[in-house]
Amino acid sequence: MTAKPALTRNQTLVLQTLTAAVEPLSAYAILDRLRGEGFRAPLQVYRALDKLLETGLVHRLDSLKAFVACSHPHEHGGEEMVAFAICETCGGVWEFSDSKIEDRFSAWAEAEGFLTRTTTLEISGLCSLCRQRAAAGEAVEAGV
Amino acid sequence: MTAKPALTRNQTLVLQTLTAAVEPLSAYAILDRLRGEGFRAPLQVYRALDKLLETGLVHRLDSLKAFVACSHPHEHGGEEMVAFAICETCGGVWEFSDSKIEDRFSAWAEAEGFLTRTTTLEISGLCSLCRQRAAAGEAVEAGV
DNA sequence: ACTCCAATGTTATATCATTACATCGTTTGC
DNA sequence: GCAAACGATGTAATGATATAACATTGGAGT
Ligand SMILES: [Zn+2]
Ligand SMILES: [Zn+2]
Ligand SMILES: [Zn+2]
Ligand SMILES: [Zn+2]
Repeated sequence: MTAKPALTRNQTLVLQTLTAAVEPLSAYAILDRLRGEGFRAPLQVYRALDKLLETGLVHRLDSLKAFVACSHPHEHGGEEMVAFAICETCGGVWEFSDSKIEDRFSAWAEAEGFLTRTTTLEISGLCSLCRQRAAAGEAVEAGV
Repeated sequence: MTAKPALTRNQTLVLQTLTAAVEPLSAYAILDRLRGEGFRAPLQVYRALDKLLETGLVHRLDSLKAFVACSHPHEHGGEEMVAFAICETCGGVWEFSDSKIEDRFSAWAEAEGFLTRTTTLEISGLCSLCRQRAAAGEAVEAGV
């Protein structure tokens, strides 16, 4: 059985910090938010993140060099691909999993004999809300 | 018209270095290979890379913090999504563009009202050749 | 109590990227 | 021609991200 071991104090604090944040946080941003809890060095954060990344409770957004708490940790203990949409204006992140996207990559990998271990799927742009706000802003500037 | 301006000396050197390399190179690795050409500071590399990334002649692999020359620069002056498969053993990179993958992301974006600006699509694992070699190696270790 | 092992604490260092400012050469307007 | 404007370049310093190395602590198992 060996149910997944409970999180340690440091891991819990880091996960809480990420869960509470609305936007992705860098390791050093996490560190700053945990100084009150006694955190003093980057390694305390990175070590906790290592475990959290291993168990899938946290994801790293390579394009941002930042970390987010998983939106649905219960779901993908498995192996399915996860993708992220990142709003450049508000910093919001939407995590989604699309089996059809995975199928396409699998098809490519199959054809090439490539064995996939990890994937980085991130799209950056403007979320629906920021898009609307941007359009409204332009309209104002244009004197409409 | 304004045909795209010719590359400057620094840009040319950086692009040549990336093209000659078999694996992705970090900015500092590029710098080291160009010291003989008079390069002395990271900024010389980063500035050249900025332009090369803009024009699509070079890509950054976020998951590696490294850069590669584009495999088919003529093709995507346009806007289509590009994906990369990265072998963790030999460092090889395969650049491919799959309209079906793009269609899936577009479908998601359409549904959410998300406006895509840039994408990061990278899969890491073992290429066909390294996979075979790994299998052979295991066989040897097992005494077969 | 003793050993083992994982987590933690601490310092230093490695790696990646940008800011700030000076210089040089070309183009543009006069 | 000349000067302003601009882009590319050179150089130094700094910021931001991540890891190495080593000491210490605190159970779990014997
Ligand atoms: Zn997740
Ligand atoms: Zn937004
Ligand atoms: Zn390309
Ligand atoms: Zn390989």
